[in-house]
Amino acid sequence: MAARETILDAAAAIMREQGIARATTKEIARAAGYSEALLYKYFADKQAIYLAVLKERAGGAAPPLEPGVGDVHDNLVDVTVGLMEFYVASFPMSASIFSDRELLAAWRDGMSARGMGPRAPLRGLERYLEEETALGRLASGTDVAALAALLCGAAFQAAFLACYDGLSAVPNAASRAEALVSTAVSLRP
Amino acid sequence: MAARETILDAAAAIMREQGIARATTKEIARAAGYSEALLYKYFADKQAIYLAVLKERAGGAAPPLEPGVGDVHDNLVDVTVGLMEFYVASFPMSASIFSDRELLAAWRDGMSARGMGPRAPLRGLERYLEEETALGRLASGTDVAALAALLCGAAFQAAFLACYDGLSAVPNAASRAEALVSTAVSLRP
DNA sequence: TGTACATCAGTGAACGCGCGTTCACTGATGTAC
DNA sequence: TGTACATCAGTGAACGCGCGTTCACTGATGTAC
Repeated sequence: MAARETILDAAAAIMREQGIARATTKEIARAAGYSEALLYKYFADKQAIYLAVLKERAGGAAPPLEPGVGDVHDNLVDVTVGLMEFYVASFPMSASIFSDRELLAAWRDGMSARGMGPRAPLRGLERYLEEETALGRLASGTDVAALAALLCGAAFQAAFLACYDGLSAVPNAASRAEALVSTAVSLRP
Repeated sequence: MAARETILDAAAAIMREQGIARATTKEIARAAGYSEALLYKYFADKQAIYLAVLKERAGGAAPPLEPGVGDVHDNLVDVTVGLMEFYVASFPMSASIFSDRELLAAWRDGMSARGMGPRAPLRGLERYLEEETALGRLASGTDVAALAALLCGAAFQAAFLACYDGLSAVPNAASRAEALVSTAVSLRP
């Protein structure tokens, strides 16, 4: 079973570093150190490799948040930094799916069948904000959906711009997250 | 010269609707109603077609903003809706560039040489916010860079999610923009 | 212990196909005298 | 006006190549008796 994992690692690395267009069966096999033929012992076809990479190598999850613990402002800064890291790690691969609408559809169907998808981090942040509001640690009139969309969206776009520039991290992530949270959040007066 | 434009229209449509992976010379020529050979009278190679499509068919610009005119809140809602539309129109193509790192690099170099790039809408919004602050129509302590990043980022992510779902517009764009602006912006007290 | 067979990870070499690209060509339109 | 040539948009057919995929095979390891 080591071979299967090695193949996925190799494919993920190529997709991340060179883009899905260069992730050919030949390149994947070469990088994994196996023959092309072996790919077909573990995967039905090339698209199955892509889908497995996306499912099993899609850069971790956003950091979990515990409502009621610590300082709300600091928690939000931490989670915003975490979201930037998460999105920088997953953006190059996510973008790849858009190069082929059929692949995108296959991926979307597979994900929605198991109740997952690109809204998960947004939803997590939303839930945290709701609970902090219920605890009275955020202004009671707060539109949590909008606030989550603002913070998550800003992190997402910052990650996109970093990837566009060929970087592997958002520059000055901590201080930018700090500015975003300070600007977006009215704490309980 | 009509042929060149027809070719670019056809290529843009395929890239938008099927993804760059399906935008082969054969498909582009077929959709344009010309022979493949003609593509090479107007473009050096396939990548030149892609780059021309991105330069010349990349879905308009974000709507311009006039500082000092109208209501600040309403202006921001309008521009946020405009950003959602802009990003929905340009995202499928932008994402395509990420499928090949070499194409991304060529595109980035070409764009930065002429001072353009994906930060243009963000910068435009930033400039507007600066001027409104100078006019005293926004709270004077406002961190305009952060505020622009929040609104633009939320519009960007909303557009991404719509594209992921296969939609060609952000659902309930107006009311969502309204909620985002209300949550993010403290008007001058 | 030896022997005969089964299983299984892994491969070399070939396959047909569709890709991007090129080339010699056509036929319509303009132009000089 | 006719004729000879130039220009130019556009094409059919072929090219070599690299792709995804398959197939018959190997050789090491396990297993039954």
